[in-house]
Amino acid sequence: MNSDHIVRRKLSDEVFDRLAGMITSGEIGTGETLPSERVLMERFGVGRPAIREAMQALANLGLIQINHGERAKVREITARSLVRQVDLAAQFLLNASPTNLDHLKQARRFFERGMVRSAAELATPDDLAQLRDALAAQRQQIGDVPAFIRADMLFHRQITRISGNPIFDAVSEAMLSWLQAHRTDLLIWPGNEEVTLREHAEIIDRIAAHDAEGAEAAMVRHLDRSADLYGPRPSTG
Amino acid sequence: MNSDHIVRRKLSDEVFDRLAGMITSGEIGTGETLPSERVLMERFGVGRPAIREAMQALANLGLIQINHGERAKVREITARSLVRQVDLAAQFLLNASPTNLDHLKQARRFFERGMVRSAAELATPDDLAQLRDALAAQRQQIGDVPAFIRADMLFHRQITRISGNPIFDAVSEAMLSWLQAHRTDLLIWPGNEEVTLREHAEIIDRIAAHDAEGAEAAMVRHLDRSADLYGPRPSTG
DNA sequence: TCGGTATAGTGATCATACCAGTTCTCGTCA
DNA sequence: TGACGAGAACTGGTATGATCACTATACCGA
Repeated sequence: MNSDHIVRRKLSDEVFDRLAGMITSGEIGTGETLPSERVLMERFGVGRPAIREAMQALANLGLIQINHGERAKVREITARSLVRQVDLAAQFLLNASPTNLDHLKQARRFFERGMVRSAAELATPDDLAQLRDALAAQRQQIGDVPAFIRADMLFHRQITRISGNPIFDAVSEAMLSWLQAHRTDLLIWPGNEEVTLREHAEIIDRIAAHDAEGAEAAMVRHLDRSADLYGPRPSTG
Repeated sequence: MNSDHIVRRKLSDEVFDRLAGMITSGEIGTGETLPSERVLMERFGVGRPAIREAMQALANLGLIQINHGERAKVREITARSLVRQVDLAAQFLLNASPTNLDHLKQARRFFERGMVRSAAELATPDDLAQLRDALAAQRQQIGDVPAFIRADMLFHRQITRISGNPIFDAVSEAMLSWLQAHRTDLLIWPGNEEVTLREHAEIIDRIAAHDAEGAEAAMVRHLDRSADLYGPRPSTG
């Protein structure tokens, strides 16, 4: 245990900072390529492992994309790419304990309740048309369970998109995909599709009426149905 | 020339999966140590770079902690560690465009509105006592701006904690720290402290009265003060 | 001009050596 | 006997050089 707090940073961390600086400063813009590893190790006066570790870290952050045989390219950072970065860790977290899954389900309920309120306040005729399109598209998928579930997720994301905030969109996408990976909270199984579609239609109606309270209540009923039905656990596997 | 779309995964990815499997399967529990790199390279029949890359990736995910001279230790995954993982990328995202910052501010507003509603519904006498303690602690910090801001963030996190969901706590902590890093949306400056404290007290009162509507309204007034005061930019929204 | 191939460039992987920390061992000394 | 400290042994960090696998490009032939 060191008595002083001086942390000796790894050499690759310094390289990381310099590379990150080149990106954020705009010296290397989105879509452009970084110098090759061999050039960088000479320019920075370090060995190749330091360069590679730093670049792997940047790639893990989603800042750059590395492909075999090509030079690394700078990628655009978005709320989506940022959320996607934690996808794997989130899976580990959810697998670690069922409590975590409960917390996520609660967070999703909280999120959807607020989002549908916001949607009821903000929805334009165009937004409503897109919601109805999403509902129609979902109806088309009856009989194909995976496709129906995908359409279901898209419907909920469509509500989120009305906010116009890409952060909400990214969060919605992530939470739904994580829940789907655990085959829970999706309240869909063969024979049940009509119930889901009816509830979705009801939600659209309340949004169209700009009835925030009613929309939230309809969403809560829709989401809470899973709690009622997943107790006896229907044999959907 | 690949005729199919099979992407040749990197060797370190295979190692990553095997190591991750050893962790998630419980073969190596939290706090325990992984085998050394040299042992692993022999066991897996790969070179040291493959092992190191995989372990660096695990460390970036927050699954393990690597210290010079010691063996890597398995860390507990929490919502907090998961959010912290994107801290750096979030900074890049917020620096990239002021629009992203606006989106984050909106997200924070959405979050706090719902959280304070939830708090008004759930708060126990003990929760209220902690909130009042947090307020008193903040009052003690008048005159020390950084400490006052830290206390301010703790007050808001305390409201979030009433939900009992660690995900919310982690999200609250992250959003506040990101906003603070951009010195915005904190509505605090010397001479202004009393206004903040008064608004916080009002929020506590509404929570104590289990008045969700009133608490939300008080929170909105509190948060919107920043929009009025930060910059001459006319807030048409 | 077009198309395919040879070539150079790039990342991926390995082997080896050595440096820089930590942990453990064991002998020394009070 | 027991506390302590020097040093061995172990572990991660870094450097170097070589080689493999993949990509892009320049060149050459039809």
